[in-house]
This record gives sequence, structure tokens and C-alpha cells, in this order.
Amino acid sequence: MAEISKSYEPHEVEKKWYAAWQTAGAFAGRVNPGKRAYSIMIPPPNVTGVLTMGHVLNNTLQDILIRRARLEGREALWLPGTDHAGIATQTVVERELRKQKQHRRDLGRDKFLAKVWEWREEKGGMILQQLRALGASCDWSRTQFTMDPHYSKAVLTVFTDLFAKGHIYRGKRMVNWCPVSLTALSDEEVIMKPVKGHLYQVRYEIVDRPGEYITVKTTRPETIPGDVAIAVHPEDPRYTALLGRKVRRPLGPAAEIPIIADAMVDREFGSGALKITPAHDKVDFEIGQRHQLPPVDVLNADGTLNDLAGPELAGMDRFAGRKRAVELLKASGALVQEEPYENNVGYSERADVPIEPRLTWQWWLRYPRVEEAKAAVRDGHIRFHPERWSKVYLHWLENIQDWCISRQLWWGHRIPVWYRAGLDKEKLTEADLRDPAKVHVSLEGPADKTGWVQEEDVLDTWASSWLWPLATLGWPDRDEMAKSGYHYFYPTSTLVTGPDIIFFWVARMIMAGLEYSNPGQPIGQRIPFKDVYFTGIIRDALGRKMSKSLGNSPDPLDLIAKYGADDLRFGIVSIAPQGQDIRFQEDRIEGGKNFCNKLWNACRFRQMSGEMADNSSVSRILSRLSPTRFDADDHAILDRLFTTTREVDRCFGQFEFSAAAQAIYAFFWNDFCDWYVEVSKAKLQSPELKANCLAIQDLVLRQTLLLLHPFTPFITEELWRLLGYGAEGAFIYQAGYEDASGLANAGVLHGLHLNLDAAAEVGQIKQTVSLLRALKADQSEAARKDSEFVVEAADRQWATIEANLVKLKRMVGAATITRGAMSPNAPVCVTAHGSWNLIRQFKGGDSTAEKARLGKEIEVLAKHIAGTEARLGNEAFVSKAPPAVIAGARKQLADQQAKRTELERLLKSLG
RNA sequence: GGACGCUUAGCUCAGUUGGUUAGAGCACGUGCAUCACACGCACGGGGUCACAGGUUCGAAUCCUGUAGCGUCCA
Repeated sequence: MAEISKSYEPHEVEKKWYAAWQTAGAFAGRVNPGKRAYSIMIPPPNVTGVLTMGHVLNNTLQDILIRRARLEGREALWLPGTDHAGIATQTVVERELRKQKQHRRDLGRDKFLAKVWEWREEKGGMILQQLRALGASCDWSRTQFTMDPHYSKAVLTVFTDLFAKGHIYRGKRMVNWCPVSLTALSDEEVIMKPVKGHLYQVRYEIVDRPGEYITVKTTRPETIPGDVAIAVHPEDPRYTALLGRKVRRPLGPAAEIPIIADAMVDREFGSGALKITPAHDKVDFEIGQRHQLPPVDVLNADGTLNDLAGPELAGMDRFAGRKRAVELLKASGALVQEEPYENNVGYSERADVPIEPRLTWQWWLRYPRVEEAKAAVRDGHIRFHPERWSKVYLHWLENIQDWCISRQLWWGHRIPVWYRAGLDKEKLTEADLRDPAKVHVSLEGPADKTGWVQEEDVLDTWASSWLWPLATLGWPDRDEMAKSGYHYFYPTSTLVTGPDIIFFWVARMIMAGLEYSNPGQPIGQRIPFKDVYFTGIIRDALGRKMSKSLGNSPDPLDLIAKYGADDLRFGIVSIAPQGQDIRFQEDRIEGGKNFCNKLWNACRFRQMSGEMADNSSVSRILSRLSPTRFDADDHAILDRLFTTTREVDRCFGQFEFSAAAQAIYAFFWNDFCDWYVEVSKAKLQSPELKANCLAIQDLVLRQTLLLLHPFTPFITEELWRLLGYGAEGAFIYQAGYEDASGLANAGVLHGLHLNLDAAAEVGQIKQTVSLLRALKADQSEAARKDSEFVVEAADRQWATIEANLVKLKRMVGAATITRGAMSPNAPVCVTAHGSWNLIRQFKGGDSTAEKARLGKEIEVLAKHIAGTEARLGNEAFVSKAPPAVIAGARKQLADQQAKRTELERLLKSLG
């Protein structure tokens, strides 16, 4: 067996085991009716994406769930892939073209798409490679891409089906328009940002009352040429006399526009009059429709002003146009006032420029299964963790609006609609759309494509990723479904994602699942997943979101290089409280590294402590135990092993990952390394105790490796082999995990009956050791090994000390610990613990520090005694509190008083 | 404007259905090259549980309000 090196060096170990796992097909999820399935579909990262700290957290959690499921003997499938990210990917490729002074229109649609595919073959999906470095145990043989042929078939099938069912329609409506990407965006792709600008007060002269004006406030004077009316509130007395009159538009081509009344106008804002520009504002559009005022669109698709804006503004960019408009208004005297103003402006998520509300023809989807989607979560078929996110989900569904599913892009699923050539698309009615002679909707297109023109638009990327759990398992193709194990792995077990995409993705997947999976089956068979775990958002140390532009996001690959994948995983999980945002601090990763090194060295110590024995299974190790030779420490450490196992089991049931990691950490570091390993050092000198002690260490290490494996897969696999656990050549995940009761039962079968009083006894010994060490530290003698202690103790207490004498001396660093009476005149330092008097004697001892300490302790104790006495003296407490609580208080008081008496006696004896 | 969340040690966070003297890691102070680990060990200092009311025998915990921070929706 190889010797364990002095410190853990992760990189070689990681490379070795990742390759070994892959070669062995350890990550493959196969249909296996003998096992319960456990499946996770990765939230497909953007194909242009690179690994961020958010991905690290999210994917580490998925890997933890999957590896734990594997350990528990379930058939685990973690299915990876990427989405085609319409705008993002197209933007990337267009940027490359621009370097060669080309535009996609120069190439044409087909050639451009060929370029995009080329890009994706070469550079796309880098993030999937990076996930391997993190240790992600995805079934890479199943990697999916939303533009793959069979996936595309699923997407288009759903389009044609929803069209046939009347859920999809075409409409000219207000959309969020990105003037850079030249496409519509959904509300979810628009980010509201507060922007500092100006509020301009502009006056409009009343046509038949020259010299009289009505003033409005606007942040967008460049749209004045698009004004079609001035609206006031119908009950606003300031304006009743003006209703029906006309005003002159102060900018752009001369026009007279009416003053109208509409209840939507806010009387409190500005002068209470509102300019109505239906082509450039959602509210204005609605008001315009109510009053039959046709919109005047003064902007081009790219955000420049057009001829309708008038010759002074035409051709200018909208922001330059705004400046020019202000100058013109100033010059004509129409600008009354200008004040600094901050308002919320919608920005395109991808292009990061203000979007334009714009009137365009788009394809819309009325969501299917809205009510059932609510019920799925409300009735607990799908459980959200933390549960509170279900409110956000339900609220969105309550107020759901039709989904704009078309995008004016080339990269994506081209909408499978063909128009008869020569048809005027501006004038298509709903009836035309349903007329097969005019419009053809199918996957393959018309049999004879001549005379038909396909729709130029593609589908929103989310209109493909909402099918992710279905299409990745072969839907809708029966053979593919059988091959992929659709009926075995669907519904999937758990979805791990961020709460920021509840609407984008989670809600939509639920609706798609309900509509398309397992038709006719109960809701529990049609939901796409049973549990949804929402991670927190990773922030920097100052609480800011991590972003590229701020440059505050460390590169996870740098962290892996610096610390190791396990260290990063353990560190990030241990700071990820359930459902709260996470403040990232690198020293926490260092904590993970330190822990891994501690684990490594504890195993190293075991290896150095004695010959390895048969570790090939739990029962082999258990049969090496000699329960008759157990001392209190042996009982206590195994008890803690069992309770920790139970705690970790519970945590997994509740999705409390960081609590699980912390439970393992505390058990292993504090209970095992700091105490059990240290007391072992004395036992290992004893021929009668050595074998049993090593067997206990072997058991604890084995179970700890199993508990830790999902969190830190590499180091645990390495140590598993180095310590000879499991069958020759078998991976740790194949060992089979015994849960807390399984482990306890196995112990009982081998005659193991834990003495639970032992834990209390060990607690006492630990406290004694601490106390003696503190005494030494107070005397600046902490490093001495030859201190001599005299203990004044009752028979039973002395018996406990005597039984643990060898290890006590070793733990404390004492030459002798003897029993004796206290001598008031001795040059000693004394203190007390409960009713144990511990007297340390050595030449030249100084009692000053000890006296101060005793005085302080008595003072604190007196306060507590007063408190307890007050409680017990309270008639209401004694008559109303539960008996157990009262008894507890009485015992507490007695203990406190006894201790005080003891302390006072000791203080006195010091002179 | 509405909804949700957060506020506990210098920092990041635990704190189970209200019940002994509120915990951990990091940081800090002191000591230690001890034969697993200095990526370590030992000892120690450090908290008016945001604030104000209320319920209760008893509140970090439950209720109401206030303030600050954050997220989402409008």
C-alpha cells in the first residue's frame, strides 16, 4: 500500500480519478429496473458561457445530490447540456464578423448560420469542459444542445401543436425592442435601471386661443413629433374648458392635435396633462387605442429618428435627437423648464442599452395549463426549497401575460410557418392565419415549397429550454424516449437553479411538462421534477452581485488551481446558507483546503499508527472491534459517529447542504481529531488496546469518507483506496452507504451496544483537561510536560480519573496526577470544576492569576445564582412552568450554589 | 406603491416547535517546532441578539410598529 504523503496535493489526484471514473462509465445513468432512479437535468448554461462562481455553487450542489444518490444505491442520471442562447450567440459571431468589416446580411442567412455552427463547434460549450475540473459527474455521453436535430424537432412540434390548439397567434402589439440586437425581447429580458436624466416641461399652444398654452412634462422630448394628443383626467377642473380643443405640436412637422380626457392620467404628476405618443409608450398606446388615435412612429428599428420626426431630427440617433430636440424647443420658446430627474428605464439585458417600446408584429403564446401549474406547487406535487419562493411563483401565474415567443434573429429555431408568396403580412387576419391556402404550419413545410415563403423570425430561446426535461429524454420520438429511459427517469427528481429564473424557466417547464408528458396520467406523473432547490446568489465581500463589468468575480478555475476542486466545493458549500444570498470570501475556500488537509493527515496518522487490517467492508471492521475493551472514549466517539450520520441524513432530506457539511466538519475535527485521535496516542502504546483502537479509527474514517464523498469526491476516493476500503478496484460510490439506523443495526449484529453515559463522562474528562491546561497557560507553563497535579476528589470521581490516567497525563502534559488533600499553605494554584478540586503544584507557583480568576468566576456565578433564585422565587413561574423546567431550575441552583461554596473555599485557601 | 427576505461577536453565518450561562469558522491576543497535520496545537479576549412596544411565568425565537439593507413585481 502506498504511503500517504505529508500534505494533500490535489491536482494529480483530481486528474487521475476523473479520468478513471470516466473510463469506468461511473457517471452513466442507465435504465435499471432493479434500482430506484434519481435524475437531475442541468440548468443548461448558455453555450457562450464560461464558468462563474454561481455555476460553481449550483453545479456543486447538483453533484452532491447525484453522488449521494449513487452512494445510496440509486440509479443516478445527471444530464448535461447547453442552450443555444439566441441573442448572445448571434452577438458573439456578429462581433467577429465586424472585425472583418462584415455584417451578417452580407453573408446571408445560410452562410451566417454556418458560421455560427462553426463557432459553436470550436468555442461553444467551454463551460462543460470547465465543469469537469470541478468534478461534476454528469453523464457526458448524453450531452444535449437545444439546437440538436431531435431537440429542434421537439421545439417545432410544440409550436405546431400549440398553434393547432389555438394557443399561438400573431399580433401587432407593443413589445420591448432592442435597437442594437434589432429584435423583440420578453419582459424578463429587460432590466429596469434608475437613470439620471432630465424632466422637460414643454408648452403646447392652444390653436384657437393664441398665447395660451397647456404644459406637459416629459423625459423624451425627441418623441414629440409622434404626439397624437394631450390627455388630461376627465375630472380635472383645470382643463374641462379645454377638452376637445386642439394644440399645436411644438416640434416636428406642423400638426394640430386634440386635448382628450382619459382616466388613466395621473393628476398629480406635473401639470396633470400628459402627451400621448402611442408608438413609443405602452400606456400611451392603450390610451391611443381607446380614442382611435393612430400611432405615429418616429423611430426606425435601430433607434434613429425617421422622416416623420421632421427634417431637423430625421436620421439622428435617439439620444442625439433628444439633445437637438431640446435645443429646438428652447429656440422656439416651447421649453418652459428643465430639471434633473431620475426615472427607471428598461435596458436590454444582453446589449445593455435602453429598450424602445415598439409596435411590431410578433408571435404570441397563451400559456397552457396555467391553473394546473398553480395546483402542482400549491398542492405539494412540486416542492420548492425554500418554500417561500412558491409565493413568487404563484403570484406570477396569477398575473400571467401572453408570451412574445418570436425574435428577429437568425440563430434559433426558425418558426415553422410558411406564407403564400405575395401575401401582405401587415394585413393578415386571424382567419387568414388559419387558412391553409394562405398560411402553412408544419414541421416539414409545404410539400412543394415553391410559392411559399418561410417566416423569418426564430423562437425565443426559452421557448426551447422550457422543454428541457422532456426533450433531453427523447420526447417526442417514441424510439428515442425508450432509448433514453424517459419512462424511467421522468419526472426528474430535483431541479437546482436560481430564483432569478422562476418565471423564465421553472414555471414554463412546469407548464410544458403538464401539457406534454405522459398524457392522461395523474399530475404527479406529468410534472417535470419533484423538488426545486433555489440557490442563493453569490455576491462579493461588499454584497454586490458578481459581474464581469465590475470585475469582482474570481475565476473559479484560478481557485481550483490555487486550492483544488474539493477545497473549492467544500468551501463554497459551507458558506451557502439555505436560500440566502452568499457573500463570497476567499478565506472560506481556504477553510475547505484546511479541512481537506486535516482529513488527509488524519488518514496518514492512521496509516503510520499500525499495520492496516481487513477494511474491506463495514462488517469486517466491526468484527475487529472488542467491545469488552471499550473505554468511555470508544463509546463516545462511536455514539458521535452515529448521531452525525443521523444528522447528515436529516440534512439531505431537508436540502440543508451547508448544515450537513458543518456537521461532518465539527464531528471530524473536534470530536475525532482533537480528542479521539489524541487519546488514541496513549492507547496505541498498549498491546491490549491497540487493535481495538485502530479498528475504531478505521470505522470512523471509513464512514467519514462516505459522508464526505458527495462534497469532496476526489480526496475521498483517493483515501478510500489508500486505506484499503472496499473491494479491490471498486470505487467508493459502489461501497453502499449505510444510513444511521443501518449502521447501528450492523453494530448490534457484532455485539456493539453503546454506553450513552460514556459521552457524559468524556465531557467531564475533556473539561478537566481544559482546566488543567488553562492552569498551565496562566503560569506560562503550557509547553511543560512535567507538571505535577494533586487532585482532591471523592471516590467515584477519583475512580474516573484513575481509569483514564494515562491519557489524561498525556493530554494535559503532566508528569503526575495524584490524589491528595488540599494544603492551605502549599505554594499552589488551585481551581475547581464542579466539585472536583484540582490542585497543581510546582515550585515557585504564583497564585495571583488564579486568585483573580477565581474572583471573577465567583462574581459571574453570583449573578447567575441571583437570576435563578429570582426565577424560582416567582410564584407565577413555579405555578405555571412545566415541572421538568422547574426541576431543571432547582438542580441548576443547587449546582451553582455548590460550586460557589467550593470556589470560595478555594479562594480562601490561597490566602 | 405592493410582495418577500435580511439585521446575532471585528467579518461571514448557525441558533430546531419560546425554557439552564446565545454557538461555529475566520480575524484578534498569548504560548508552542510535541514523533498526523504550522493548511497545525493549546489557552484566551470579544455579543444591550437593529430599535420601540406587546403577548407570556419566561422572548434572539411569537405579534405589532419603526429604521436600514437587499430582491422581485408594478
